[in-house]
Amino acid sequence: MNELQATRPNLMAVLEDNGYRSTAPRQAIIGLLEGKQGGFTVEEISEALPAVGRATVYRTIKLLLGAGVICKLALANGAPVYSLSRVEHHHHTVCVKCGAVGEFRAATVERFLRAIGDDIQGDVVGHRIEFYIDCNDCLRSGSG
Amino acid sequence: MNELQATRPNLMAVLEDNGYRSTAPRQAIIGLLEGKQGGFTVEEISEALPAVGRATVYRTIKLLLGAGVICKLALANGAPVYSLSRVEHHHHTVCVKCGAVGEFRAATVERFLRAIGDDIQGDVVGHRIEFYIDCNDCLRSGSG
DNA sequence: AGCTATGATGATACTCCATCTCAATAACCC
DNA sequence: GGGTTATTGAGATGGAGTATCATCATAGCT
Repeated sequence: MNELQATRPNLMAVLEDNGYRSTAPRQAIIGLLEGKQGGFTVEEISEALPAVGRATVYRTIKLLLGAGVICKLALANGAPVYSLSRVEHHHHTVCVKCGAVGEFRAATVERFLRAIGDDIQGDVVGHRIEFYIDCNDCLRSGSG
Repeated sequence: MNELQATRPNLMAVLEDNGYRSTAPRQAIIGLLEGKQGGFTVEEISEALPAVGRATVYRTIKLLLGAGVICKLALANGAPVYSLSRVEHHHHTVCVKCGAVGEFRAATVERFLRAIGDDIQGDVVGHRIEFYIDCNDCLRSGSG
């Protein structure tokens, strides 16, 4: 069901390409992230890696954000979540129940963005599009 | 319940309709907001009304958010901004330079939303769409 | 391999936004 | 006016993220 299977870059290599050193804490964090499917939180990583300081977790995430290989988004309640980027330009779905983050890419989005430009006063330099959903897993299990 | 009104609703009346009391702090806050054109921040309100506690500003904004008469959004850097809702269902533009918030409504958006539903695994229950722009004012003045 | 300059780390303090606590106060209804 | 209950403000608290800084590890050089 995942058409977005792709080219997941080696994250450590990405950092090295940007001139950052390959250190044990960074490798530990990246190793964790590469095993993740959906979104993840700083809390989650920090608990899984008690030996790594919180500051370092934030710092590493910031580097990955800067490199464009992860995205920061928000749950419906505003809580921050991060997600690995699998494809270049994409958008996210966030389950309002379980917080699972999905990634999708639709040609429709691009067409839409071009069309909408005319309705806006000024130069569009960026956008944010997120969909809040009840994911299939929650729909199936939580039959309430 | 909510009749779609062409004119901007009386915000205090909205709160009273929801069972909240008409108090001096709320009137002061609302009076300020009703004079605003673009977006506003809590900081801004709180500074303009030193006699009103910050907690009350946040509380009142939360009530207005709940009543759907204002929206919360974010500048490009993530800083929170609020904006009065003028039309029922709309989206926002936020200038990345001056932070001005605009509101727009395009039929294209609705068509897009219907079309995109098919690309998403699950039931879409909400969305967030924001455009970051260089607004015309900034383009004109800051051209140098 | 050994050195070294520099980048990276972790503990902690701190900032920022926002919410909670709670005693005091004000609004609404009778 | 009186009583009930919502509301308020001050400050404590919480969560996310950053800054500081002494210590330590890395990558590159020899």
